[in-house]
Amino acid sequence: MAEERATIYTVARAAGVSAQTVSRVLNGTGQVSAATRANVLAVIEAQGYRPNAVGRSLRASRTPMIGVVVADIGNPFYARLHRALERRLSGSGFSLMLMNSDDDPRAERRQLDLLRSYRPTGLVIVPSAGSSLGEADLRALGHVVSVSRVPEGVAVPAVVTNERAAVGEATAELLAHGHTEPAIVLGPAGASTSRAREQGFLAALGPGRRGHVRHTDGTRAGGQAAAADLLATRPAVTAMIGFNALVTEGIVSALQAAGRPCPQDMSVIGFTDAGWMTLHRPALTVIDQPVEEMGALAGRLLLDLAAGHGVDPGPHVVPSTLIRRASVAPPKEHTP
Amino acid sequence: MAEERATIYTVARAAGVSAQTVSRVLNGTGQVSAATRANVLAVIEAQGYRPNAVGRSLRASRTPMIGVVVADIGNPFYARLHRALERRLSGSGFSLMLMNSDDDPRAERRQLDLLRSYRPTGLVIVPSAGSSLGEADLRALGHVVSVSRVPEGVAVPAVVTNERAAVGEATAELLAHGHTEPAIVLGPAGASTSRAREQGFLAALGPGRRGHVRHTDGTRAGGQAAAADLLATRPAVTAMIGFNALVTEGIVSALQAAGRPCPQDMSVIGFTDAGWMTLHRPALTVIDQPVEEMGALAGRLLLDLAAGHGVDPGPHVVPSTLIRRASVAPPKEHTP
DNA sequence: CTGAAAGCGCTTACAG
DNA sequence: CTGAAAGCGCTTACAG
Repeated sequence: MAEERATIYTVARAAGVSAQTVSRVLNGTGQVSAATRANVLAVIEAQGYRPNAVGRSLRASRTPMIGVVVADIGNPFYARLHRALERRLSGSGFSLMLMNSDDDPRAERRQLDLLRSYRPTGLVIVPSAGSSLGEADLRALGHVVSVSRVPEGVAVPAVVTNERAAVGEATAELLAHGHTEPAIVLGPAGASTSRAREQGFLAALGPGRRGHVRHTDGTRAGGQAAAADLLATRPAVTAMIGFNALVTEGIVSALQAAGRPCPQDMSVIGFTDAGWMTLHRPALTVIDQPVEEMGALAGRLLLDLAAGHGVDPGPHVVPSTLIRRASVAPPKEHTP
Repeated sequence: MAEERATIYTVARAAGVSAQTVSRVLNGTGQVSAATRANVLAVIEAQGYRPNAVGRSLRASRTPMIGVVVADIGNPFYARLHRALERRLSGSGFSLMLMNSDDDPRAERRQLDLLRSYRPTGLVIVPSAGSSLGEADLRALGHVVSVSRVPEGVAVPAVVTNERAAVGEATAELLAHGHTEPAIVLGPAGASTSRAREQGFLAALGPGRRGHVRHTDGTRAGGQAAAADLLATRPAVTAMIGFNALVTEGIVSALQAAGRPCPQDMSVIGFTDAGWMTLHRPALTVIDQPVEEMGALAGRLLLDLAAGHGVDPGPHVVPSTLIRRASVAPPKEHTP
């Protein structure tokens, strides 16, 4: 039982072999006789030796670590994404480093600088709204895959959902129920998701109809403020689509505060399902986003890239589907 | 514009100084003349040099990284905790590595092994139910602080809430409304939080009264199953306390599925507030846990330890408070 | 199947 | 105020 800390050299010495042979046993590379291997493993066990990832990373000029930079860790979407990535990457030897950009390009840059100092193998990023990241910034971080949002002017493999079509379907659902002036409460104007959903909304409305578009910071407070403003200033609005679960919480909250029952006074459709949406009365109709599939696909793409395989830049589209529940009804004063 | 990758040596050469001087400028250690410093900084800028954290960590035998091991990243409690830690630690130069034990001691050990290979500065841990971690396991990870749950038989600084008193207050609230046989739907039996809350529950009931205790895995599905079982087999139960926001979701869901309105047929008190709890009708009475304060305190303790200061092992108690909303009412068939 | 040497990018004594 | 040398713990060629 050596007093000094176990390293590859203390193991090598005790096993009567070279450090290189210990390294081979550790990594399963090259050829080692069964007897030597068993002996080395016994010494490793006896010394309680654990390889030092830092030494390995320094030599390899790469750390088996994947950065995950998201816009708002308070949004359950990102907890689900992180969990899906972790599942997909577990067993591959990669660690995940989760970072929060708070949807601020400067915070994003700071986080990526820190991440970069670890020489990570790759990065899964949800670019912040108004992100100023260029090719060079991202290349310095190894393999990069974007999820949900697509970075502007930078070609990286992307995993997204069918934003336009999904919002189009939701908008059509509202029109079919007789709503003539629906509203959509989006996230930040600088996010590709906000742009795509706005386009899907306007395209489904068609040239003749009026629709209302609001941008928010994507939080509950933002959604609540936008909905309250619409309630106060746009009496013709009888239906709202929320950008994410948080914004939808804000919309529902604003309706309650204003004493405007859903769906009688206001139909609501959320984007990204959440546990409370089935508990709420009425249960919320929602565009169900396949977050787990998106995360798993992003993880697989990253693993492929790390293995040196080519990867289809996509964007890879994992479709969302509309789940009809009870928060959409014809408008009260519907005059066809 | 050098083709080779910028290192401390390429900077030193271009600036006409030694690597050691560049290191001093980088770290603000020792004395460097203003002129030399300016020159070095200019070269750093010109070469786009970024220090390699791996080289630094190897030399220092420590990585400025704090591991965060939680039981279930799907539980919003942990997203809030991570965010609070990140806030507290931002600017200190420490990175956070978030890991999920899924409340499984073997997964927990695997995650800690991986973390240990990075030679982290510290660890914030919510021990898994039935965790088998000993002093030696934790000491190998640097400075350790536990949050929410307390590890068994291991002395580390701990940050907790007033489990017993908070559940006692909630139980008293139910008794005051005339409930004679309340139930508590807990998390895993092996978690210190489950034990403490059970004690608080039973103590508040007193020796004369009957109460029901159920354990779950702490998920929505677990809460739903336990609540459904209580509904089916314990008709005398007229009030339930949920272990966390997820379990409380499950309870509410089971009540809806069984057609048993809250609070008429069943009073409900949650533990840890969540956005949907004010949206739900009736709005849920809840034991509001100060997650952000707990995370901030844990972060501060870790920073103190890392700075070499002594730290009171505690447990440091950040009290929860009961928020009375509308989900507690007298039982329907209350016969005093 | 196995080993001696070099080097990944830093910082820590030590010397001036 | 500044620098030459050594070493943190590994793995990569290279040689046998």
